[in-house]
Amino acid sequence: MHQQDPDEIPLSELLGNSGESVPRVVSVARQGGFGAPSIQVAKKSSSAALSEDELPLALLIGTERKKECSRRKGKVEPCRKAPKRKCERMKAEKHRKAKKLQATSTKHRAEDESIKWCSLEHNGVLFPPEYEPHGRPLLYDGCEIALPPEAEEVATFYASKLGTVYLEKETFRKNFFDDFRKTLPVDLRKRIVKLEHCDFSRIREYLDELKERKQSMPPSKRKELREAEAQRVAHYTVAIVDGRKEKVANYRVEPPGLFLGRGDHPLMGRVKRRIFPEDVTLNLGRDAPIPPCPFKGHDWGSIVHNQRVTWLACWRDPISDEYKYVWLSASSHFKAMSDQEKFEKAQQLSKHITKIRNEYTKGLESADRHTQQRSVALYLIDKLALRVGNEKGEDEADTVGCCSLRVEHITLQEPNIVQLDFLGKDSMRYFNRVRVEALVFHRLREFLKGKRVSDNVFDELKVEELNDYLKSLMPGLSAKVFRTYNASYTLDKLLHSVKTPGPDIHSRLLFYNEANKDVAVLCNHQRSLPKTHSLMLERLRDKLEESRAYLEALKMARGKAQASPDSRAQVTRWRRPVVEIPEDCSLAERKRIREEAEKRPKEKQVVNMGLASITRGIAQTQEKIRRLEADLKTRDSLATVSLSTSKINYLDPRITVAWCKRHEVPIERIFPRALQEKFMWSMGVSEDFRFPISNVVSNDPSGAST
DNA sequence: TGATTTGACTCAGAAAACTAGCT
DNA sequence: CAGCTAGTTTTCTGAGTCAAATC
Repeated sequence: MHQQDPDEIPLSELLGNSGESVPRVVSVARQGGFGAPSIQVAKKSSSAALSEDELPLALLIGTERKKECSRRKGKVEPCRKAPKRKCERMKAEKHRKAKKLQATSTKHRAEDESIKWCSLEHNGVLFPPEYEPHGRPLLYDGCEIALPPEAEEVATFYASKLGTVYLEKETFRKNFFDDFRKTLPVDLRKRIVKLEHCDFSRIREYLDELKERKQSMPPSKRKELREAEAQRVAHYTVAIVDGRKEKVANYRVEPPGLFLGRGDHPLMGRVKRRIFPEDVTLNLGRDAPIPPCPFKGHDWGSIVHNQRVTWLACWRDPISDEYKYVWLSASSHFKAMSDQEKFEKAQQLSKHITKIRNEYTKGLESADRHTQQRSVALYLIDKLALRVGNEKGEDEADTVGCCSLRVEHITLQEPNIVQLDFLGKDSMRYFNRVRVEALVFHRLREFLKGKRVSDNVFDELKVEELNDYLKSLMPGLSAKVFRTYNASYTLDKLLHSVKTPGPDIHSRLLFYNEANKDVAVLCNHQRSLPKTHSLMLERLRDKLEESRAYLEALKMARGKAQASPDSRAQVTRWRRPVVEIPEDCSLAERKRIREEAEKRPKEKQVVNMGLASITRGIAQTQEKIRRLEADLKTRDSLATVSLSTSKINYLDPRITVAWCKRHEVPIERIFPRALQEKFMWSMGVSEDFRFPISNVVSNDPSGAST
């Protein structure tokens, strides 16, 4: 579908929260009749108008009849406000792509278009509550300005971001202010022209008050509210698929707000408008009752019965204009099946991997530039677990993957070291220096020759071509299978590298996490440093220091005690003085006092101890020191690594389950409840399970980094 | 294009760590 | 002085969220 130029959107539509200004479906025609599927073709609001060939596939599949009825009604509305350039560009693009799709991927589609369910029942989606105006003014040049509800809501979105890094970004502020002004009535729009003159602090105060009120709520009251909320939403949390009761993952419609985005996103700060029932398409069984629309005077955008997909509802994201879907949870049958297929495919790859590696190694020698590029790209994908790197649009952050690498991202260092430095998915930095095959190095040097920094390294390679090629090597193979394969292969190998991974559960878990960490590093799964990380490390070091000093003092005292007639001796210990915190001060105040206290000098304490106590103290302190040292080490090395992503997406759970069985580690120590449910299908695996290992010895991805 | 998977970040609540008071 | 308990604070975990990839 087209994306409207924001300037073309009437402001009432941009926001559309309060009832009056929303364009809505006037009536919903229910066709049907004798044995016919009941199909609704809703009249769309202008912003959602679809010409027939723009209808989502979902609306067209297997429904000759539907075409008929929409034609009969002649209700295909043209775009009321034809959004120019963008609309046309996107249409042309779509035609091109649609043709291509038809030509190239019939097989893929045939597989994709299998029937996924026979009966499907659910209760629709849960909308966020209506906006409730608070009446706090905006200050403009110091003057109070009462905003109408739509504008107030947007101003409040902004106020909630005060003090975050978003506001330091020019793009964010500009996008916000442009959209904000569109919500203002004409007179105010004339007056409010500079963001720098806007003061949102009164609104912020209101938000802080709300927060404070919420936080000071007694736990009992909190619990009560939580339970009431659970009851309110219970209706939406389950669906019935082919008679099975399944959990719905994201039954909540995304609330309006400011679009944040990741990295340097050109649309950050834009207002993400509210979604209404008219925007939403529900997918239901033909016999399933249609859930009543929760808003009076509104109705669902459309109802479809598409058995070839697994989503329950969809709408278009107002920012990207892409579809958002409501899915079943990860523990559902659908998801479990595709998860199993995914790991099945990865195991398949291990049977072909030798052949494939030989293939692309041979390809490096080819005289054909295209084959060379394809081979080098595949080498990097396989060896470094890079993502394939599709093309990106102008309205997205500038991030890259393998095929979209530019000259500026690669530095070559004789004789054979390649340095990669680029922003990947989610604008996460990928930085790695690796030793590569001589020929790969040579080819890369050729690819870079004579190009500008902003040129593509793989200028003669398209992602589709690479994937088509992979399909020819093994059915269903695509670039991401290499990530799954290499991640699982690595974990399996590491977990089998040691017979007895530790005397107790604690050390075995440490061992597992270490292996998990290697995979996470391979996949470049990062997390941001927790705010207090350095402070925490400092405290740990301080404690370590203190314990070491205490140990020395104890040892010295032991000698003295042994020599003394009464077997006693003085032990000196340095500690920070205990602070008194007044009972009736606020949380913030307490925190401040605590922080103050940490700066105070340590005080000397002298205790008279018996020999037995001293000896015990020594053992305890030594143990404590060991613990602190280990802690310090793991925390530091795990600080910026995220283990969960690979656990959830890349590691065949059977590897973990088998390891747990072999080493008597309860599975819940590694898989939290949700993951246990997601991976239920893997729990029965035998303890001898191996993730198939290829007979190729070279190219071990876990050893790729230098 | 549309469907589906992957990914980092947030925040609430749980768990761990710490402290004071008592025996 | 050690050990226990209860209360408090700090840290960690993980479920939820929604953006951003793939194919």
